[in-house]
Amino acid sequence: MADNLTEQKILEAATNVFQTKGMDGARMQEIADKAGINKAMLHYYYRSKQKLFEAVFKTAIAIMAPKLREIINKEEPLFDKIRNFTNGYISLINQHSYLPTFIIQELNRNPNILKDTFNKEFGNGFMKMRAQIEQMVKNGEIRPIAPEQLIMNVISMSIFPFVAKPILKSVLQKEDKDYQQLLEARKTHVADFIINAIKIQ
Amino acid sequence: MADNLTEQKILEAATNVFQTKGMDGARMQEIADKAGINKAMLHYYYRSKQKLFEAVFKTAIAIMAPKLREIINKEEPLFDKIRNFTNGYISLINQHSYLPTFIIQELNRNPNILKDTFNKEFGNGFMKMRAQIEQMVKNGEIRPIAPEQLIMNVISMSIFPFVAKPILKSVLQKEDKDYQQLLEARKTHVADFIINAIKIQ
DNA sequence: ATTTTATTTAACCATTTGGTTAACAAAAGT
DNA sequence: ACTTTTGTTAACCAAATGGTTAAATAAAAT
Repeated sequence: MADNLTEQKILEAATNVFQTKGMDGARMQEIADKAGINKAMLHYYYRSKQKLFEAVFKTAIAIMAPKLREIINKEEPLFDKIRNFTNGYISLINQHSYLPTFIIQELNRNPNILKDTFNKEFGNGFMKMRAQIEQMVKNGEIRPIAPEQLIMNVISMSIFPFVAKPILKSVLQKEDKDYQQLLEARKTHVADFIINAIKIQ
Repeated sequence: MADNLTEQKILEAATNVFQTKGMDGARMQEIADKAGINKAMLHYYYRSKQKLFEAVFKTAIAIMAPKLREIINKEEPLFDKIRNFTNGYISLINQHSYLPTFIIQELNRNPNILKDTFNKEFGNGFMKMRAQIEQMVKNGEIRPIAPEQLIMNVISMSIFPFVAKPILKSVLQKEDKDYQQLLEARKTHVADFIINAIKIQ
């Protein structure tokens, strides 16, 4: 029964267009063209641009959030956690390179979309991870550091190079291929860097 | 002679609207309303939305670029350079909190706008800074590190927390005021963190 | 086979949007 | 005083855009 092939093609095309152009820059006609169908079909399956956008956005979150939750929640030594995060997340983003910019852009456009979702998704895991870091500081296992700052550092160094690719490529004078190699190397570099920063010698 | 008060009001309003909504989300009518003038004046002074946008974008770059150039070019010890960058840049962005997201968003929309400008602006300074880092590694003054990765780390940790504010606020469960304090603390935290990561004990 | 339901299309519609115009007002030259 | 230039406005326009509709076609159900 045609197994919703059209609906699927629409979502693919919409993902492509929304992620590269954002909600405001996206055009329903372009999505229809890319899906190879009539514009009316978009509304038949998704009712409105807003609804279609939400479907795309939810999918985007569904790709990015689980890995973050998994790593943040897993019971394991902090250094392993850091290595798993940088390696896992940089790999993930490499496969979906438009996602971080898209999510950040849309979240800045409307900061409320996910407030509650995020709080519930990560609130708990974050608390545990904060306790873990505080405990290690107290035990003298790592240098004194505010858990929030450490977490910010991990996330920033993992994600920013994707978001600011055009700027960093210019500042560092790299072509696409070289920049790609730098990103690849970051899977381990970032973790090493962080661990060097916090470990007691 | 009326000293272009209107033109000035237009640019202010345009800056406000473009920086919060981006090129695609901005509306000429909203800019006119915010400037308290007739929409036709926008075209009288700036000819088109594109031209007005370019004026705003150039101003944005003019705010962000000089400090980066100054720091990157100044002849001083690496650790001072790092401290000056994180402190100076985080302060600067705090006064223009919409700028990084705006610039990144628009640069991703059209990566070519600044390619050459950036190359010429920073190419030279980057080369020198790279040499400086390589020399220190060779002399055993800091741990081995690829200069590109170090520079990426500095920039990422300084700027990303502004760009991803909505996400990080949720992940870290902070309200605006607390988040603002975290950012403030980063002026010194980021530099300390980096220096700990690379200095030989 | 026939009725009903789901899918698809082309044409259409109302609104929004960037941009223009013609007329008017205020300064500036002369 | 008057002519020209500059600044400003309201009304207007064409194109683009999200969304609708009515009719046609295909698939399922009876």
